[in-house]
Amino acid sequence: MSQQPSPQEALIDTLMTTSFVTMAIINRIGAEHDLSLSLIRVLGILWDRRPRMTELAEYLGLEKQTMSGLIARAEKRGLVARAPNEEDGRATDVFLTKAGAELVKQLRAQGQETMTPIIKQLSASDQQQLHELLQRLLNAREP
Amino acid sequence: MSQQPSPQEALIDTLMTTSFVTMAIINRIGAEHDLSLSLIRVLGILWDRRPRMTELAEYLGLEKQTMSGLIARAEKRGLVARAPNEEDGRATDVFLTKAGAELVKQLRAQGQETMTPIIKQLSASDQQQLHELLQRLLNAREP
DNA sequence: TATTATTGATACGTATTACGAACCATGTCA
DNA sequence: TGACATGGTTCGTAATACGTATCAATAATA
Repeated sequence: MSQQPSPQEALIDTLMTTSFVTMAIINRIGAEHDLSLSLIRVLGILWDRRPRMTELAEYLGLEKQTMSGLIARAEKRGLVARAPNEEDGRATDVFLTKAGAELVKQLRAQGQETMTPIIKQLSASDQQQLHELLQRLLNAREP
Repeated sequence: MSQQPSPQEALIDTLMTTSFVTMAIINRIGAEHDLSLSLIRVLGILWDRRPRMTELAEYLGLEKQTMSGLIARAEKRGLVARAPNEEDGRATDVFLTKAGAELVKQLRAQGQETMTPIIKQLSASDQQQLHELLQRLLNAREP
């Protein structure tokens, strides 16, 4: 876009392009199961957590009303369930049902299947290198 | 998720997590300008291209009716414009208006601004390395 | 050439996603 | 106890996305 992007600018452009491509893949897999990106994120989070509604909304950067609808529809489909929180009578815990957990496993397997041929283009040591660099980026993000 | 994910699986997980984080950033910046992720992608594509409606839809993996609505709303906001294609009387070309191009510039600047502190966590040579690895991934994608 | 088929785009109806505003129930604190 | 804060849901509205249907222009074929 600029006539002479700096190496830093070029890296950020590439990161964004990579993300758009990756999200397109995730989106396509989700669409096969009638899942939006938001719902996929929700299911992913619920894999090893049992948050309350507001925590979930904050984590995804959504309003709690949005989460209400999202969870209500997912519950109707039998993917998640709600239960009153033990400690706080106002709060509602959300968690995966067995069917939901099965679906998450399947989604992950499909994602792996789709992405594997792409990352196979890199040697094992390059993969290792890339993994480490990305991991460092992710860790840097939060203080 | 698995007890012992292979290095390949770990890399794919990390790539997906990175993408979700990046998309969250892009989404937030877009929201400040009332832009959906889809519309951001459209504007990005139009930066250096003048496709017809169907090309645009195929590129984004959307149906053409979806593109009609998306472009109609963007046109009403003065970001893009439509013109009949010279060669094919049925086709409609889409392109950025000046205001649209300005917006794309601004979005890119904001993205750079937000991402810079994150990638600054890596040394210049690590950034260079990461850029090259991601670029190779992207190039591998299409035959 | 006339007819049929295909292509490019739009219009309509519907479901999902997302938000703001308003609303209850439960907790907290002065 | 009363005032306020917190956690969730409901309601209304806009954008996004799709399937179906439709219309105009082009291409293909008899």
